[in-house]
Amino acid sequence: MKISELEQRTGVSRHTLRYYEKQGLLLEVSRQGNNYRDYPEQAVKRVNMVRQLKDLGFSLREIFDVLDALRKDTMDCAQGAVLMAQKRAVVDAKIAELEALRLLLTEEQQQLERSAKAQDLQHQ
Amino acid sequence: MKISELEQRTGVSRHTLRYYEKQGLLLEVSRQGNNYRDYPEQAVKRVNMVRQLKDLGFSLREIFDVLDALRKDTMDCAQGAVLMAQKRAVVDAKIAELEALRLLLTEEQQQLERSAKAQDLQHQ
DNA sequence: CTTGACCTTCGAGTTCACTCTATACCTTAG
DNA sequence: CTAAGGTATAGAGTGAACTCGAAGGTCAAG
Repeated sequence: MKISELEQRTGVSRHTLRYYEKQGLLLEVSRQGNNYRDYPEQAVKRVNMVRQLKDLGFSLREIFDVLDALRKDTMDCAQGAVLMAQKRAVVDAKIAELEALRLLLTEEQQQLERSAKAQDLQHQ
Repeated sequence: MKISELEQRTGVSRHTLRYYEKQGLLLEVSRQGNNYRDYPEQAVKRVNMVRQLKDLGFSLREIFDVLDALRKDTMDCAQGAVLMAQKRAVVDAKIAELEALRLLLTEEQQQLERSAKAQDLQHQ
């Protein structure tokens, strides 16, 4: 798959794809005879995973660490498991934080709705 | 409360606090006779909320919009409630995404642990 | 009345994650 | 053969969010 197709299928610009590659996030890229990049099918998934982790607040460096651990799964399993557990802890903490915030936002919202109603009544 | 106390209690540097103020995220700041900032108790909560929202991936501009809506609660409650509901939807989506990711990471981790054990056995 | 620890503003510098531009090579349709 | 359009690299530019430092005002202790 050429870069434009990967761009199309992931919604990530070719500039950004090359940038990710430079940052070590996309290593499984071979070249055709003409030096064009040739991505395997798997690259779509990989790019999507990078995007997902990024949206969750991980830096590209942290994502690199995760992918690096996953890639070396035949070599350094115990270490990989530890890293994975650490990431999971971070994710767990984020979930807890988000749930607290959701509560807070719900409260604020209810308060605003009550105020809105009170105002409506005044106007009548 | 002076800036150093707020810095202490929120873990946000004085530089960043002043920066947030410039961005309109900390409007309830009065001045003492000597021109020192004098924060109300409430500022701690406000700063923490900014941080929390930021960690969840909101830009400072978006956070400004939320706080702006909250501040105008006597004026524009219905709109504020809508905004709040929108933010809550985003938060809900993030929670779902995180939970999916947690599952994925758990699976990866278990696989790695199994591999590690298999390797250990081979070595014996 | 000086010393040290605060505080002020302003503006420059940094890091991250892109985003774009320039220059040049490759490929395919007409 | 040429023109359009895809691809390559290198490097500059951008915007967000800090982060720092200089130059100077304030204050309480000794």
